[in-house]
Amino acid sequence: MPDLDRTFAALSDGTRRAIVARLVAGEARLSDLAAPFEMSLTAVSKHVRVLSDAGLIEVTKRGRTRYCRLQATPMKQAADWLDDYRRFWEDQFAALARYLEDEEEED
Amino acid sequence: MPDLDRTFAALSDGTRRAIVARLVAGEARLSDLAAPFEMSLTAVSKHVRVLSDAGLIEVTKRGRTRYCRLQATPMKQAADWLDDYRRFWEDQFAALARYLEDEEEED
DNA sequence: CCTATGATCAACTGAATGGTTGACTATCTG
DNA sequence: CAGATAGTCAACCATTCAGTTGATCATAGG
Repeated sequence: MPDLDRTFAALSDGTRRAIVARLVAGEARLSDLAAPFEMSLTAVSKHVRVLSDAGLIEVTKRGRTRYCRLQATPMKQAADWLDDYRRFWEDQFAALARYLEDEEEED
Repeated sequence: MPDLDRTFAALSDGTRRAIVARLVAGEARLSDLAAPFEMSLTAVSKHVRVLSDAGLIEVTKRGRTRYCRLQATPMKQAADWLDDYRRFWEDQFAALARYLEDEEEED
């Protein structure tokens, strides 16, 4: 699943997650996305390209401006992969809770 | 959130996701984890270290053997982050479905 | 004690990442 | 047409990554 490779890799950078967070509110221009960060526009442009290569966003050019829109499918795929483990972690947390309760009874 | 950085980075590799998938069935020795792969034990050991540094697994030494166990918290954190976008992608898919229905009516 | 086993360490490779700067392209606007 | 604006491109740098090999360490078992 090289899709998942690129999706998770794209999400492993805080700058890129912040871009995603921003885009959930709707379309934005590249320079708007770049504004909050201290790095160069070029650097943000590269992050946008990583997200775009991973299919997480779609970039369309209108005039001299690039507009970015969040895309649903890769995020859903990543969430679906993680969801296979949901029962595992719920069980683990439940077991921990039971253990802590038993501890308390012993006082 | 450097935790998320490391969690997503750890999950961005197919070998490591396969290791996680294996461990959901329960504890395993390092060499058992390595067996299905064609790479060297050292390489798998490095993958295990990445997972362990990210907190996704816990490694305990018993005798000369290392046993690995899956840990719940980081996976849940990653799933929680993605979950913030669930409504977004559900809306996007719903919009797409509506669009396709309208298309059909026009025939 | 000897040897096989489980695993790490150190050193090296080649490729990818995240960032920079400077030059350039394309487009909008006065 | 002349600037200003939006963004890319190319080259470079330092760091990290995924993998290898060979040596080494630690422990289990005959």
